[in-house]
Amino acid sequence: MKIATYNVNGVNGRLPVLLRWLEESAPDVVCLQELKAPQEKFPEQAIKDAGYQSIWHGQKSWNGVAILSRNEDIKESRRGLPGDPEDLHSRYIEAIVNGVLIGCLYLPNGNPAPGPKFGYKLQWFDRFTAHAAQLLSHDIPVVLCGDYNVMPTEQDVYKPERWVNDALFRPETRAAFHNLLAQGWTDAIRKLYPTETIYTFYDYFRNAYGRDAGLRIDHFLLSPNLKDRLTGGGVDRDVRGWEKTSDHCPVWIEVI
DNA sequence: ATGCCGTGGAAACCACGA
Repeated sequence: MKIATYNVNGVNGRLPVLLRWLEESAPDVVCLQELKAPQEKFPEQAIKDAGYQSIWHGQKSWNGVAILSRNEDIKESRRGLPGDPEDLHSRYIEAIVNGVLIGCLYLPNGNPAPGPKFGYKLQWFDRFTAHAAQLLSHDIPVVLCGDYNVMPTEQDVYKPERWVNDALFRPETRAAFHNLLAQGWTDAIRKLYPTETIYTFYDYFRNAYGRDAGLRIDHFLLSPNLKDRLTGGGVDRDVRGWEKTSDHCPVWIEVI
């Protein structure tokens, strides 16, 4: 089963790119982030015509997450992250597909830091970590994938010294990520490529993509009962070079 | 160190992103 994650940065503005990538890459399951579309404006029919059923959690202007599946039914298990009824951001949706529980997340950016947005990021991270622990207490294999807005180590940043005070790389943020991993999760892409430089995001400006000045912030976390089923994965880096493309690359894994 | 680009929504600018 090929599972992909892709922060599309506007699902309607990006529809031609998304459909071309679905056709070329043919993932079985896709997690999308940053739909930037209200619930009623999700392009369900165009995605259905491309062979994918979908569930989504939209929001006007910002955020928004979706799960797509090519062959297997999607059994939605949750929409919205538990732990704060006042949090109205659409940043989490979860479903069981082909016996695997898939959590699709868009973790808050958190800049500027320090500040209320950074506080929200850390709170969201705490709630997510608590929910992740809950998921591990069941027997079902789990994939938690999406835009974590975290570079886990210096290896994941083109110039780490420039990012030390950024919300995506501050010590609190990295500590939160490593605290989550310590529950037993496996960072699938890093497990596959322990020493390579891998980026999943490139700024639109300063020719970041051309200079390979990127960040690795889109991740797959695998539960212990799934990690030995991991057979491959990678970044569809060339998609970042297409016309009218997102600033993120699609990332994917293959599990038996 | 920086929002230089890009999207969406409302209003010909602003919020937001990483």
